[in-house]
Amino acid sequence: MKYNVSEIESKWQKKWDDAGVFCAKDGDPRKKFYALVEFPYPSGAGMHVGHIKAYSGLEVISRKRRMQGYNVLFPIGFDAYGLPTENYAIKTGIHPRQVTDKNIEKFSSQLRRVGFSFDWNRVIDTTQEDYYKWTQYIFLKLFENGLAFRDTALVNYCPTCKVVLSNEDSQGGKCDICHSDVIQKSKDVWYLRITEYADKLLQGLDTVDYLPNVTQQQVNWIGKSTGAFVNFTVAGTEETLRIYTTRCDTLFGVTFMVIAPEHPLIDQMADRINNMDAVLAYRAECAKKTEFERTQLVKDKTGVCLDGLRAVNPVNGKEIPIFIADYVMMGYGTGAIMAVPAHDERDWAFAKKFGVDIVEVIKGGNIEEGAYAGDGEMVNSDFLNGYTNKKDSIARMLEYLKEKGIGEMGVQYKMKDWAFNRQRYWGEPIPIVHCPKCGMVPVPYEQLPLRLPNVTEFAPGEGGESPLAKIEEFVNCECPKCGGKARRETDTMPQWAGSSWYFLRYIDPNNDSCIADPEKLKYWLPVDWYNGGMEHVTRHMIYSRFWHHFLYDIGEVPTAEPYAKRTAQGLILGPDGEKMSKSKGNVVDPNEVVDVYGADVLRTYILFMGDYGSAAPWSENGVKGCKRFLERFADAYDLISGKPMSAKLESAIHKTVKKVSEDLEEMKFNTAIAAMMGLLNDIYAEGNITKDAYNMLVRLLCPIAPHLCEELWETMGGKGFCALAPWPEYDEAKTIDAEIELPVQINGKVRGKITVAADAAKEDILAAAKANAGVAAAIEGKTLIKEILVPGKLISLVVK
RNA sequence: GCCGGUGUGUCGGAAUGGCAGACGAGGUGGACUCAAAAUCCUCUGAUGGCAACAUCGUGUGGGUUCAAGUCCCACCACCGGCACCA
Repeated sequence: MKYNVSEIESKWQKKWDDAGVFCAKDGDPRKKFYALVEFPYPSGAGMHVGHIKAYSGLEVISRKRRMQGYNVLFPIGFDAYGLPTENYAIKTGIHPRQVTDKNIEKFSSQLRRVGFSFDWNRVIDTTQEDYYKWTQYIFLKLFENGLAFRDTALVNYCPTCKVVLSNEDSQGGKCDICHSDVIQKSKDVWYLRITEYADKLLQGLDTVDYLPNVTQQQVNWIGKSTGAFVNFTVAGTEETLRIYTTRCDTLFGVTFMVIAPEHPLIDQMADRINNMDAVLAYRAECAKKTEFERTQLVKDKTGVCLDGLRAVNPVNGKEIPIFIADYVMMGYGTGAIMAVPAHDERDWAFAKKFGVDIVEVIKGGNIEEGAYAGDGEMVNSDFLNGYTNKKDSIARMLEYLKEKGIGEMGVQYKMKDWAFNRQRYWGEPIPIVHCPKCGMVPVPYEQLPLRLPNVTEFAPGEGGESPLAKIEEFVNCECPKCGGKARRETDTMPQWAGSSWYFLRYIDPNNDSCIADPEKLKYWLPVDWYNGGMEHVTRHMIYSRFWHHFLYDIGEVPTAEPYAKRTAQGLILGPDGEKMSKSKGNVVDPNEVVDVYGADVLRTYILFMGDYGSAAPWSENGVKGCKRFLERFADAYDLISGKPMSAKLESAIHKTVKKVSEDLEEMKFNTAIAAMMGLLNDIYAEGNITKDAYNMLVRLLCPIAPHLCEELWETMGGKGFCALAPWPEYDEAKTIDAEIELPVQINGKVRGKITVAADAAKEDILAAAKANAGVAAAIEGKTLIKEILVPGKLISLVVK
């Protein structure tokens, strides 16, 4: 049967839409299934084949679930605040609102053309007032609970985009948006205290089913380390110098201390430091370096000794020198370390360069040649001497520190608090008022949303202030608390704010009185399966888990974790095997593929091109192969006859239903499609298929090529939509062949093949094997040592 | 440096310890055609052989096993994450 591909595709898209086939029903008694894909940023460039791949995985699973009788929520929306739209506005003068609306319209029509089974009644747009009202609401809750605060600190700043960036947004020392080098700048900024949730985010990972590398990346990013805080004193003063260490058992090997160039001790003790000029010069030198440079210059250690200051080692009372050096960071631990050159590479290199003593406290290495970081017997360590196990010696030292009141166990995280404001226009206004009398005052809840005012100038100010700062009517306001004159916060939230809770809004997108109805949240949460890109694992995924844990703690949501399961798709590379980019000219436009081949072919190819989780290059010929497959599949309709099929083909059909059903669950779409292709070859070889069997196959292929399957379903007289027809069931008994072919190995090499009944007795099989001509020749005149029969697999004979 | 992953034809890629290379692409030869495209059929890991067949073959070197792409040990290469993190 021949079909005009594009004709049937728009026809079925309209019918699905009209009938509301993909609308989720709140509170339905059927089992629920919430499938979530990362909603797109509606860029001007339009859809990318990567979007199609990202959505196709759960698209297939969602369609399968509907056929299995689930009440499926598979929503889509737009994460529309962000810099690209704003930069476009600065360049063209067109308002971001207009640009956003246009892009959303474009994306929507492109997504519909692919036939995704999204519930279009629940579309959200993070830039709409009725959405960002609740983003602001959550911010106020965070503020109320002390998790949103302002602080002056060194921040990552992108001089090109003129914005402060979070740690997550400046990975590798590069701005996430424009890729220029990020510099460190002291600025008064908003933070969200995500570090408060570090442990919950870590522990929560044990309760969810994430891809192992997703979990691993989050664990790395959170970077928990367990150690001890130890208080050293500055000789001749009451001043303590607190350090963090993971090896407090090496305290007797401490021969000097190092503090970060920014450490406050320097200013506190300025009058005691004799070489303050050199110290300040060094500090200025360090300030010039970007954090990236500072963390890259690993080889050569630099630093300055604080002349006039000495520290006292609390375990042995020895006086030791204090240095400042940029290999110690103010942002980790306490900004100060105890240096154990014998057992730490960096300390060793520093000690060698500055001629400081090296004292061995763990036997096993040669401390003249390098630091020894391995295990060994403790020496020169008073009460720790003789310990050989790191765990025991640390435990003993912790006990001692506690007893003497000079230190205690402590935990550190690499993750830092989330720098949460942007000096930009196109974002959610931060609902805070600065009152000269009352300080920072939250905008009352009933005044939300705090609307983003209309402006005509989108560029940030030269001083790095938001364009909102120029809007007098916006800035000048009354203090909600005292009624006096006050000024509004003019910074906006970062692009990650709206996406940190969007999956909650899908559940109840039009609710005007709360984030979402608690009953509905209870019904739909958690998200059963979330698929997205690996690039979001240490940003969006961490942020949204943090918000969700917080919302759980204040009773707004019924689960601690938002996502029960997380998978990730691999990239689609250009035909040249390189990452797609405009500059390389290797970008494939999904619209053109739909124009030429149709949506079903595009979907099938994207799922067939390789392992779903791995990167794979685009191949136009591969697309054609999938086109052939779908055409041949449709043509096979003409092979339907009243004649029964061979037992072999019938068995192959049941095996395929089984394999496809299983493979789809594991996102092994490529092998599922391959199995159907193989079966189709078998059907053509036989030249015959029954109507019932073909009907089963139409349903089996439906999640992948839904338009074609609806058309075939209709042609066959199927009731309703194929998309809601029952998922095909296989008969386990029919997946078992009556006769099987077994290879016979002699000393590990295949020498013959025999065909036996599947239920044949062991003796009969072995007899048949030995009777095989090839086998008989190979064992002629030799002694049989061993016979192995692996049922259903092979026969292995060992001869001498 | 630490942690994780991967390594298989010409290419994308398949293989609960059990016939390596499923499926697709590409190539080969043929059919149809004036011709091309499309479609259909044949062959397609390497080497030797007219052939049946034999030998070799999953990054390298060892090992376990009747049997190893798969398990173990050592190494090499590439990819990803973290990183002067104390």
